Amino acid sequence: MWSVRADARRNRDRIVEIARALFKDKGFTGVSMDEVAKAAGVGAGTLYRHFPTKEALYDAVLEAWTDKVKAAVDRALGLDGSAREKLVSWFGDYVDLLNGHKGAAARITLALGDPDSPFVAKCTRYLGANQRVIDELGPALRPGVSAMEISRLVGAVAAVADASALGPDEVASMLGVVADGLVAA
Amino acid sequence: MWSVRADARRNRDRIVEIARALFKDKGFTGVSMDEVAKAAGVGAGTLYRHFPTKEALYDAVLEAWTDKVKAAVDRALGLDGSAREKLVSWFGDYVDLLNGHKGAAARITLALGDPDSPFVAKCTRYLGANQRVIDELGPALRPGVSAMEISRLVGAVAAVADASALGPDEVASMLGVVADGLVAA
DNA sequence: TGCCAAACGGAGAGCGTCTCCGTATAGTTC
DNA sequence: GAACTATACGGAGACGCTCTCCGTTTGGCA
Repeated sequence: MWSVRADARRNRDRIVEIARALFKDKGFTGVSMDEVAKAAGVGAGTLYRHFPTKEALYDAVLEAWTDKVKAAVDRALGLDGSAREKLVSWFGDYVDLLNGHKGAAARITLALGDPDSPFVAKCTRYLGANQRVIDELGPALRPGVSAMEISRLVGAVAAVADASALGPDEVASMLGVVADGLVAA
Repeated sequence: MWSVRADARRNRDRIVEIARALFKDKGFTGVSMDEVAKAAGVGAGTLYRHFPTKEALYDAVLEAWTDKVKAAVDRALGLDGSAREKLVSWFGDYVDLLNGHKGAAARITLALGDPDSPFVAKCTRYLGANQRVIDELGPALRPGVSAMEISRLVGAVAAVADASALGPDEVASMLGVVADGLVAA
């Protein structure tokens, strides 16, 4: 036997699909693994066979997210406008992408320096996106700024916005402060 | 007797003292209530009689903190220097004040908009401190900025710095970005 | 000294993540 | 199509957490 058994593949797919809906609805901490298992019609053992931890499951749920991050940074960098406008657009998109996934922003941001986190792939993608921003906007940005620093700053804003359920205006204003700070000489 | 029974008072004091040491050492999530109870030599019921939730206990542990916040903002505003320098000094002190209390920054920052949080007193004090900054530095700051916004931005940086165990240089750099953004026209 | 409200201790309820292991089955082999 | 085996399944339950309930003890006053 060579590939994965058919029932296993079917179960895995269904678990991810169901879990995505539940997490989106209630947030990471608002959903229990038992709940996911029951909703997906599998036993706890099966769930944990596919995803060794709850965070690993969440990582799978956020799979599509990485592509969207790439698209957002592409779009922002392609805009006609100042460096500040590009930053604000990209940051805003990033926060929006995590909107509706309660708890995701904090988890990804806190995983930024941790090579053992289940979210490494997401972190790498996110850091890479900000590195591209630095590469393209370089001279317009504060000298010496790093992708890690930008990622942490914007991630921190996203996490607070998420946890405190801030409105778009409040988020935009905070991102404006960060963007201004990043383009300041 | 009029007020609290002597044994109750004694127990309360000992619990807070022991809990402070434990939380400082292992962080909020790293200490269980059972552990606090055992270390303080009381039963779980006694512990919960004095502090109805774990967060209420944490609030009591961070009691002295509020005075230090006030002192820090006083000191920073009294400095000779630019608005930016005053901001950086105050923000740095704020982050330092939460240093060593793993988990405190995130909890206080996320409680900023929540009137039911056990940390309301701390939030009020912190917001008040940033309001004083706005009152004194007013014209030098970005127009329309609010104490809530500053509190959230700096709190977000503090939370990430705490959770990712960032070094002083990394924190200073991030706070510099925020300060620049806040003084930008 | 006796009384009783106040405070105490700790068993255990309830909920969470995650593990273990006996059972069922997909897919191969003859 | 029947037998066989590696793979996957289900769910009881271990373990740890916050917090509650209630029978027992005790501080402080009459």
